[in-house]
Amino acid sequence: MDKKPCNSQDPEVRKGPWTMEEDLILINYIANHGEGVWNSLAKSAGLKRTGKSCRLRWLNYLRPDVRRGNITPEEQLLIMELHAKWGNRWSKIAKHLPGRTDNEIKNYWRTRIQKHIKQADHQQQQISSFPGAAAAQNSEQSNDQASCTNQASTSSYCPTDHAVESYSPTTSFNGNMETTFQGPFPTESHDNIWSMEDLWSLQLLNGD
DNA sequence: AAAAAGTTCAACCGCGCGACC
DNA sequence: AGGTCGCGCGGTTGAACTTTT
Repeated sequence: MDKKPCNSQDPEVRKGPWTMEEDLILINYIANHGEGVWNSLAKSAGLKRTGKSCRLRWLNYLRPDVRRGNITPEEQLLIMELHAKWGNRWSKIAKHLPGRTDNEIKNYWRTRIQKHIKQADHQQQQISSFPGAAAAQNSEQSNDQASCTNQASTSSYCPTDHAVESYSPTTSFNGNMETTFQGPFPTESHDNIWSMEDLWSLQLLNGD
Protein backbone atom coordinates (compact mmCIF):
# COMPACT_ATOMS: atom_id res chain seq x y z
CA MET A 1 0.00 0.00 0.00
CA ASP A 2 2.93 2.26 0.33
CA LYS A 3 1.47 3.90 3.35
CA LYS A 4 4.88 5.16 4.34
CA PRO A 5 7.62 3.35 2.48
CA CYS A 6 7.02 5.32 -0.64
CA ASN A 7 7.97 8.57 0.90
CA SER A 8 8.19 10.87 -2.07
CA GLN A 9 9.18 13.81 0.16
CA ASP A 10 12.43 12.07 1.05
CA PRO A 11 15.20 14.00 -0.69
CA GLU A 12 17.24 10.82 -0.76
CA VAL A 13 14.72 9.16 -3.06
CA ARG A 14 15.53 9.52 -6.72
CA LYS A 15 12.75 9.93 -9.25
CA GLY A 16 12.49 10.19 -12.98
CA PRO A 17 14.26 8.30 -15.72
CA TRP A 18 16.59 5.48 -14.75
CA THR A 19 20.24 5.72 -15.61
CA MET A 20 22.26 2.93 -17.11
CA GLU A 21 24.19 2.60 -13.85
CA GLU A 22 20.99 2.14 -11.88
CA ASP A 23 19.77 -0.42 -14.36
CA LEU A 24 22.98 -2.38 -14.08
CA ILE A 25 22.85 -2.32 -10.30
CA LEU A 26 19.30 -3.59 -10.32
CA ILE A 27 19.98 -6.29 -12.89
CA ASN A 28 23.06 -7.46 -11.05
CA TYR A 29 21.35 -7.50 -7.71
CA ILE A 30 18.37 -9.48 -8.94
CA ALA A 31 20.63 -11.89 -10.80
CA ASN A 32 22.43 -12.61 -7.56
CA HIS A 33 19.64 -12.41 -5.02
CA GLY A 34 16.41 -12.83 -6.93
CA GLU A 35 13.46 -10.49 -7.07
CA GLY A 36 10.84 -9.66 -4.48
CA VAL A 37 10.71 -7.70 -1.19
CA TRP A 38 11.32 -4.65 -3.27
CA ASN A 39 11.76 -2.08 -0.53
CA SER A 40 14.60 -3.95 1.12
CA LEU A 41 15.97 -4.88 -2.27
CA ALA A 42 16.23 -1.21 -3.18
CA LYS A 43 18.08 -0.50 0.05
CA SER A 44 20.35 -3.51 -0.09
CA ALA A 45 21.26 -2.82 -3.68
CA GLY A 46 22.17 0.72 -2.76
CA LEU A 47 19.62 2.26 -5.08
CA LYS A 48 18.12 5.57 -4.05
CA ARG A 49 14.79 4.44 -5.40
CA THR A 50 11.58 3.24 -3.86
CA GLY A 51 10.91 -0.45 -3.97
CA LYS A 52 7.94 0.32 -6.09
CA SER A 53 10.04 2.11 -8.64
CA CYS A 54 12.51 -0.78 -8.75
CA ARG A 55 9.72 -3.28 -9.25
CA LEU A 56 8.21 -1.26 -12.06
CA ARG A 57 11.53 -0.80 -13.79
CA TRP A 58 12.30 -4.50 -13.56
CA LEU A 59 8.90 -5.73 -14.68
CA ASN A 60 8.35 -3.26 -17.47
CA TYR A 61 11.81 -2.88 -18.89
CA LEU A 62 14.70 -4.90 -17.49
CA ARG A 63 13.30 -8.40 -17.27
CA PRO A 64 15.10 -10.56 -19.85
CA ASP A 65 11.87 -11.91 -21.28
CA VAL A 66 10.33 -8.52 -21.97
CA ARG A 67 9.56 -8.04 -25.64
CA ARG A 68 9.65 -4.49 -26.82
CA GLY A 69 7.98 -2.64 -29.68
CA ASN A 70 6.21 -3.97 -32.74
CA ILE A 71 2.94 -5.28 -31.44
CA THR A 72 2.00 -7.78 -34.11
CA PRO A 73 -1.39 -7.85 -35.80
CA GLU A 74 -2.05 -11.12 -33.98
CA GLU A 75 -1.25 -9.54 -30.65
CA GLN A 76 -3.38 -6.56 -31.54
CA LEU A 77 -6.29 -8.81 -32.33
CA LEU A 78 -5.81 -10.67 -29.07
CA ILE A 79 -5.73 -7.43 -27.14
CA MET A 80 -8.97 -6.38 -28.79
CA GLU A 81 -10.62 -9.67 -27.95
CA LEU A 82 -9.44 -9.80 -24.37
CA HIS A 83 -10.28 -6.18 -23.74
CA ALA A 84 -13.78 -6.78 -25.06
CA LYS A 85 -14.00 -9.67 -22.64
CA TRP A 86 -12.39 -8.20 -19.52
CA GLY A 87 -12.24 -4.46 -19.99
CA ASN A 88 -9.28 -2.59 -18.51
CA ARG A 89 -7.81 -5.62 -16.75
CA TRP A 90 -4.42 -4.95 -18.25
CA SER A 91 -2.42 -7.33 -16.13
CA LYS A 92 -4.86 -10.10 -16.92
CA ILE A 93 -4.64 -9.32 -20.60
CA ALA A 94 -0.85 -9.14 -20.39
CA LYS A 95 -0.71 -12.68 -19.03
CA HIS A 96 -2.00 -13.89 -22.37
CA LEU A 97 0.65 -12.00 -24.31
CA PRO A 98 4.00 -13.50 -23.37
CA GLY A 99 6.70 -10.91 -22.96
CA ARG A 100 4.29 -8.00 -23.00
CA THR A 101 3.70 -5.91 -19.90
CA ASP A 102 0.45 -4.52 -18.64
CA ASN A 103 1.89 -1.03 -18.94
CA GLU A 104 2.81 -1.55 -22.55
CA ILE A 105 -0.58 -2.95 -23.44
CA LYS A 106 -2.32 -0.17 -21.56
CA ASN A 107 -0.30 2.46 -23.39
CA TYR A 108 -0.85 0.74 -26.68
CA TRP A 109 -4.57 0.60 -26.12
CA ARG A 110 -4.85 4.22 -25.10
CA THR A 111 -2.64 5.67 -27.80
CA ARG A 112 -3.52 3.50 -30.77
CA ILE A 113 -6.66 1.45 -30.46
CA GLN A 114 -8.73 3.90 -28.47
CA LYS A 115 -7.86 6.58 -30.98
CA HIS A 116 -9.19 4.47 -33.82
CA ILE A 117 -12.33 3.70 -31.88
CA LYS A 118 -12.99 7.37 -31.28
CA GLN A 119 -12.40 8.15 -34.93
CA ALA A 120 -14.77 5.42 -35.97
CA ASP A 121 -17.42 6.57 -33.54
CA HIS A 122 -17.09 10.08 -34.82
CA GLN A 123 -17.43 8.90 -38.40
CA GLN A 124 -20.39 6.75 -37.48
CA GLN A 125 -22.10 9.75 -35.94
CA GLN A 126 -21.45 11.84 -38.98
CA ILE A 127 -22.81 9.20 -41.28
CA SER A 128 -25.95 8.62 -39.27
CA SER A 129 -26.68 12.31 -38.78
CA PHE A 130 -25.90 13.29 -42.35
CA PRO A 131 -26.47 10.53 -44.90
CA GLY A 132 -24.89 12.57 -47.65
CA ALA A 133 -21.64 12.35 -45.81
CA ALA A 134 -21.36 8.65 -46.55
CA ALA A 135 -20.04 9.21 -50.04
CA ALA A 136 -17.52 11.71 -48.81
CA GLN A 137 -16.56 9.24 -46.12
CA ASN A 138 -15.82 6.57 -48.66
CA SER A 139 -13.52 8.77 -50.63
CA GLU A 140 -11.77 9.94 -47.50
CA GLN A 141 -11.20 6.40 -46.43
CA SER A 142 -8.78 5.93 -49.26
CA ASN A 143 -6.16 7.13 -46.88
CA ASP A 144 -4.91 4.24 -44.82
CA GLN A 145 -5.87 5.50 -41.38
CA ALA A 146 -9.51 5.72 -42.25
CA SER A 147 -9.52 2.60 -44.32
CA CYS A 148 -8.60 0.50 -41.38
CA THR A 149 -11.24 1.76 -39.03
CA ASN A 150 -14.01 -0.61 -39.97
CA GLN A 151 -12.46 -3.95 -39.30
CA ALA A 152 -13.07 -5.00 -35.75
CA SER A 153 -16.46 -6.16 -34.72
CA THR A 154 -17.13 -4.07 -31.64
CA SER A 155 -15.43 -0.99 -32.87
CA SER A 156 -12.53 -0.51 -35.13
CA TYR A 157 -8.84 -0.88 -35.25
CA CYS A 158 -6.10 -1.21 -37.78
CA PRO A 159 -4.29 -4.54 -37.78
CA THR A 160 -1.55 -3.17 -39.94
CA ASP A 161 -1.02 0.08 -38.21
CA HIS A 162 1.74 1.69 -40.19
CA ALA A 163 2.73 3.86 -37.31
CA VAL A 164 3.32 0.76 -35.27
CA GLU A 165 5.43 -0.81 -37.94
CA SER A 166 7.66 2.09 -38.69
CA TYR A 167 7.81 4.19 -35.57
CA SER A 168 9.65 2.41 -32.82
CA PRO A 169 11.47 4.70 -30.49
CA THR A 170 13.55 2.93 -27.93
CA THR A 171 15.25 4.51 -25.05
CA SER A 172 18.72 3.16 -25.26
CA PHE A 173 21.81 3.63 -23.26
CA ASN A 174 24.73 5.42 -24.74
CA GLY A 175 25.80 7.05 -21.54
CA ASN A 176 23.13 9.63 -21.02
CA MET A 177 19.89 7.88 -21.79
CA GLU A 178 19.76 9.32 -25.25
CA THR A 179 16.79 8.19 -27.25
CA THR A 180 17.57 6.79 -30.62
CA PHE A 181 15.66 5.28 -33.48
CA GLN A 182 16.68 1.98 -34.83
CA GLY A 183 14.23 1.31 -37.60
CA PRO A 184 11.56 -1.34 -37.54
CA PHE A 185 13.27 -3.73 -35.13
CA PRO A 186 14.21 -1.74 -32.10
CA THR A 187 15.09 -4.66 -29.89
CA GLU A 188 18.04 -5.68 -31.96
CA SER A 189 21.49 -4.74 -30.85
CA HIS A 190 23.05 -1.94 -32.76
CA ASP A 191 26.45 -0.27 -32.88
CA ASN A 192 26.78 2.73 -30.60
CA ILE A 193 23.51 1.92 -28.92
CA TRP A 194 22.80 0.27 -25.61
CA SER A 195 20.07 -2.22 -26.16
CA MET A 196 18.71 -4.56 -23.52
CA GLU A 197 20.85 -7.33 -25.00
CA ASP A 198 23.90 -5.16 -24.43
CA LEU A 199 22.87 -4.48 -20.88
CA TRP A 200 22.34 -8.13 -20.21
CA SER A 201 25.62 -9.19 -21.72
CA LEU A 202 27.29 -6.58 -19.54
CA GLN A 203 25.48 -8.01 -16.59
CA LEU A 204 26.67 -11.48 -17.48
CA LEU A 205 30.22 -10.26 -17.66
CA ASN A 206 29.96 -8.54 -14.29
CA GLY A 207 27.66 -10.97 -12.64
CA ASP A 208 28.51 -13.56 -9.97
C1' DA B 1 14.53 26.94 -40.12
C1' DA B 2 11.61 27.44 -36.43
C1' DA B 3 7.44 27.20 -33.86
C1' DA B 4 3.26 24.77 -32.81
C1' DA B 5 0.66 20.75 -32.49
C1' DG B 6 0.35 15.97 -31.98
C1' DT B 7 2.02 11.36 -30.40
C1' DT B 8 4.28 7.99 -27.63
C1' DC B 9 5.74 5.76 -23.58
C1' DA B 10 8.42 5.47 -19.14
C1' DA B 11 7.48 6.51 -14.74
C1' DC B 12 4.72 8.19 -10.98
C1' DC B 13 0.63 8.20 -7.96
C1' DG B 14 -3.15 6.59 -5.25
C1' DC B 15 -5.73 2.86 -3.97
C1' DG B 16 -7.22 -1.95 -2.78
C1' DC B 17 -6.08 -6.46 -1.22
C1' DG B 18 -3.96 -10.10 1.33
C1' DA B 19 -0.48 -11.64 4.65
C1' DC B 20 1.55 -11.13 8.83
C1' DC B 21 2.22 -9.68 13.59
C1' DA C 1 -9.41 -6.73 15.84
C1' DG C 2 -6.51 -3.53 14.12
C1' DG C 3 -2.16 -1.81 12.38
C1' DT C 4 1.67 -2.36 9.18
C1' DC C 5 3.87 -4.01 5.17
C1' DG C 6 4.50 -5.61 0.48
C1' DC C 7 2.56 -6.33 -3.88
C1' DG C 8 -0.06 -5.36 -7.76
C1' DC C 9 -3.33 -2.72 -10.46
C1' DG C 10 -5.26 1.03 -13.20
C1' DG C 11 -5.15 5.92 -14.13
C1' DT C 12 -2.45 9.88 -15.10
C1' DT C 13 1.44 12.85 -16.14
C1' DG C 14 5.28 14.90 -18.36
C1' DA C 15 9.38 14.60 -21.13
C1' DA C 16 11.03 13.33 -25.43
C1' DC C 17 10.26 12.90 -29.87
C1' DT C 18 7.87 13.40 -34.60
C1' DT C 19 5.02 15.71 -37.76
C1' DT C 20 2.83 19.61 -39.55
C1' DT C 21 2.44 24.39 -40.58
